[in-house]
Amino acid sequence: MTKIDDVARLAGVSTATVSRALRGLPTVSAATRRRVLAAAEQLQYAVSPSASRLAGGRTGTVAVVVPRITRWFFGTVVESVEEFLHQSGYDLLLYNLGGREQTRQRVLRTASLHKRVDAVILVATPLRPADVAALTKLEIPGVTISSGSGVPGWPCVRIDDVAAARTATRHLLDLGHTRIAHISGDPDDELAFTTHLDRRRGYQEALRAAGLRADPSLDVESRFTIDGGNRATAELLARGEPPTAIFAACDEMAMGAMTALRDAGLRVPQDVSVIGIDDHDLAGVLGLSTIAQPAAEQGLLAARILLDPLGARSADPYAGQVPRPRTDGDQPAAPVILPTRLVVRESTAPPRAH
Amino acid sequence: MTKIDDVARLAGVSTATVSRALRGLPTVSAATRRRVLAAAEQLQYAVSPSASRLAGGRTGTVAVVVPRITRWFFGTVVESVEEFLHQSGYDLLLYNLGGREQTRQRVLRTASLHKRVDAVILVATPLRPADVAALTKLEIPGVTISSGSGVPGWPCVRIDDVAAARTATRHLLDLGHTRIAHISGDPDDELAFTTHLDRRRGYQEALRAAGLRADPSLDVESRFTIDGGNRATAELLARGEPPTAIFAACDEMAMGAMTALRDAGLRVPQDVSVIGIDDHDLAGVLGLSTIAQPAAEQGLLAARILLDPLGARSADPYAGQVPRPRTDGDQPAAPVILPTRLVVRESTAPPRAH
DNA sequence: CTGAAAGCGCTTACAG
DNA sequence: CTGAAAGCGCTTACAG
Repeated sequence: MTKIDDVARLAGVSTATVSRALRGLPTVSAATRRRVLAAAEQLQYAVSPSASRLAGGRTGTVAVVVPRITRWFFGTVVESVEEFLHQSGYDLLLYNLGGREQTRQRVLRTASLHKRVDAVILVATPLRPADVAALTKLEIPGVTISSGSGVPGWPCVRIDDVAAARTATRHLLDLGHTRIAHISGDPDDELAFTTHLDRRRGYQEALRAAGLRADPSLDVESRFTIDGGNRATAELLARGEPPTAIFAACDEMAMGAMTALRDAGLRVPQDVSVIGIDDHDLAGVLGLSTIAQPAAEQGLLAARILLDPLGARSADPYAGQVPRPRTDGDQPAAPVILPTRLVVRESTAPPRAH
Repeated sequence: MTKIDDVARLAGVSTATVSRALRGLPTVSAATRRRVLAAAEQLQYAVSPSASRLAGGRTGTVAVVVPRITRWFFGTVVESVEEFLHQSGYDLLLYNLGGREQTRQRVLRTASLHKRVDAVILVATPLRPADVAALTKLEIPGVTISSGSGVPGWPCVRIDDVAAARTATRHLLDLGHTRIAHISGDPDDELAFTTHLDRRRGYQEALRAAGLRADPSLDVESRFTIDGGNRATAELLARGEPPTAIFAACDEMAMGAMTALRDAGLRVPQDVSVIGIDDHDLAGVLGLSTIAQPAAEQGLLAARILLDPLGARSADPYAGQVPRPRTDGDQPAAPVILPTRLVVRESTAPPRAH
């Protein structure tokens, strides 16, 4: 493998100059830079990341932690984060927690992130005090996406979950429903973060604002998955008289609910209306009404907040000159809240008796 | 930050011994190892990956390249690969091509993978000769998942796409259909790999075996996405008399087809039957008949084939002793083919006239 | 604008 | 089983 010495020799300069020229540092004369680039090109030189990291102290890598990459929201976030990161010259180290507590601890608490990445993006990751302490000790910048416990000094990008849930519930109320069930995340579920608490609160607030009382028998906890929605709905139906509408805390749960309703011989929306939150890729196919949230935008914004402070990457193909992640101290205190929007499709309609 | 010298001093040994003890090498006495581990624990020592990589020449990292992480198959594959890799002590560098030719070239052809990873897993990534040359020059082991052009010396894990398509088509034939349309990948589509060619072949073979001729007007090309399926079906319907059944090359296309049919006022399966390939998470919710393929298993198997040769990771929390990727030379020549299975749901039925 | 030299923090023959 | 020492391939003050 060619190394920097070979390039230096061919270009007739020192390795220091090669290093500077290739990284696009301004302190190199145009003529020298040209010679260095030509030499590097000719030798097909590629810098050794390990050596560069050890000497320079920067890894050019960002860790992205998600609960489950296969869920719509997380996949969509990762996709947009990945694009921005790679455009900016950063690599993406993926950590998929998969609901395994052990994995969460290994990633978050041990030093597995230590010296391995320059920054961290945590997507809807539940954080215990010990996790926060460990992350803080890492002394690297980070961003969290989605609500819940954050890390002091780290910006947060999310939607207003309470408001989204309120809007969804109000849509059902406006249609004339009064027996509105809610299916949402299990507090013991690692995937759920605290999002489900906010969404339940929005549901209850909307009911209260309409002069209704939240009926505990219409509130079922389950996982934030298709299967979770399916089970929760089956449980709901087993409890007796079905509700005339179901507000699911996410679209995947709503889809599970649709399946359970169909299996029970109930039609959507004639017998039961269903609404979710997300605007999942397949919401349109299923005719699912929902509260759309901008997933890709949240990912993009988080990545940008993390990297922007130091400007964009040089266009030079050899540039190691990448934006440095923002450091503690210049963080916005308030979370960045992105807007949501009601999307009415075929799964919601007035109750039959209406 | 504590470094290896600090641990060596506290344990009263050389840095070489610390290095060996922490990595679980056998050439360390039990007593010494104990002392080293205690010292490391006490100082909360964590090895510097950059230094370790530079000195040792191994990165402990595997690159995983996918067309689009948001598509069901790729997300599912990545999830299982991620779990196995992290269990084995490897990090996962994610590359999401996103259908951008420029990105594909940057990742595959430039030296961006060079010295950055120990191995590569390519999922359904279209490969031009120049890409194959660049990958070969990397001189690192790799595995490809999904059919199509491979890399010489790299094992391949996939399903039999021709057979899967044949089974899907035959299911429709068995129900009595004779006007069977096919919607599949566009050859210019970077996402499509060569999978769509195999699936079209299976479709044509099944028709021929039934004494039917493939009608070009019933064969529409489009992207392997929901929207692709939607457009292809709209195009199909615009061509005149609708088919009585549609075989979509993947479930996402099938879902798009269902939407297009509904929008055209056609019922599934009464007016048109629909079948796909995948057994997508939501196939059940939509009642979609399909050919199930084991996505997670393909990922797991690929990761295992890549890493297994050197055995499993030590249980030691400090172990850097991770399985070394298999090297060229001991590759199985034939691809590993995983089984598929017909799953009949509600989207397929005999044609009405039947 | 450029170079000589130290140093980043490990691992690996080599010797014992 | 253990240690001294070289070396991995860069970047970064420092000096000019």
